[in-house]
Amino acid sequence: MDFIDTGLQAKIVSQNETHYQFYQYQAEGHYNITRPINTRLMYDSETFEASAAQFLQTLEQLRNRVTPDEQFRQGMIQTIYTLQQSIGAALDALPSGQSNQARKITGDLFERLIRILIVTLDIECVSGTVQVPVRDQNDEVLFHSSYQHDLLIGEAGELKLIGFVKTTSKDRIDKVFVDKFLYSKLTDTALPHIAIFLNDVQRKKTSRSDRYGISATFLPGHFKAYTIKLNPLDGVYYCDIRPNMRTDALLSQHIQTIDYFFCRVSN
DNA sequence: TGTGCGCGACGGAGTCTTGT
DNA sequence: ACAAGACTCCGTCGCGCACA
Repeated sequence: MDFIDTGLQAKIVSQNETHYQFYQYQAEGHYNITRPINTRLMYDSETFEASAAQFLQTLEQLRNRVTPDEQFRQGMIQTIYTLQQSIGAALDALPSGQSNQARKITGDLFERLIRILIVTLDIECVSGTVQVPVRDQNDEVLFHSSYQHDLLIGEAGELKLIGFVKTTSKDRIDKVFVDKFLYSKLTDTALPHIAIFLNDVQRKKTSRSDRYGISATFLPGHFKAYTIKLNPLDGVYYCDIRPNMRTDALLSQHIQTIDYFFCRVSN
């Protein structure tokens, strides 16, 4: 937060959705330009300290199975967003040759952040592989298909929920639906499958090469098709939710902000 | 226990489609 | 004709599985 105040070359305003900004680093950050940052969600150095205290209070309430009020829930969205984008934006400073390494780390850390928050609420939560038995017509187990999942939530040792934790859905949303479909097909049981995403925007170049805008990476057509024709997911949660996820009749039924997730697992 | 290999993480950049 | 939107592909790395 302090570095943003003092250490940047520039803050570039997005040409289309102007509440998004890109930070540009100085020489030590190779003059790199960061991922888009939503200024409506990102705290600054002045507001973060108070917000962080409030965030801890919110976690305490959730741990005691109390549903926080609206202001605290909004603060929760913004704190998680700020924490994760700080990581992402910092890693954007690495030289271009290390960008794929940075992407890997960004994703791993987001998974870990979400799991730490869940564990804080005294809920059993790990990542790992699930062995799903594949049976023939006579119910004989042929073999096990192993699935690695970001989020496995349990209660008294029993698996209760499978979660996908990604910074963006991009072209990977299909897999969540297919995994749920296959799981219920293979096991004849219905286990809730949910997904948690940070955002679904990326930087894009505009017609003028020195200017940047943002573009959405969420695929509404795929989401709706899978929801209707395969199986709906049991919850999809965003920090930085897209406008069409609120306005579209079908999307808004299935997609919510991330505070809804934490209120739900706390109950 | 050691080794090798396949897979999937993300986000920039590309192509294709739709809209004005 | 041009812009915006929708969707797809790619690169590099480390983890984890399979097998010896």
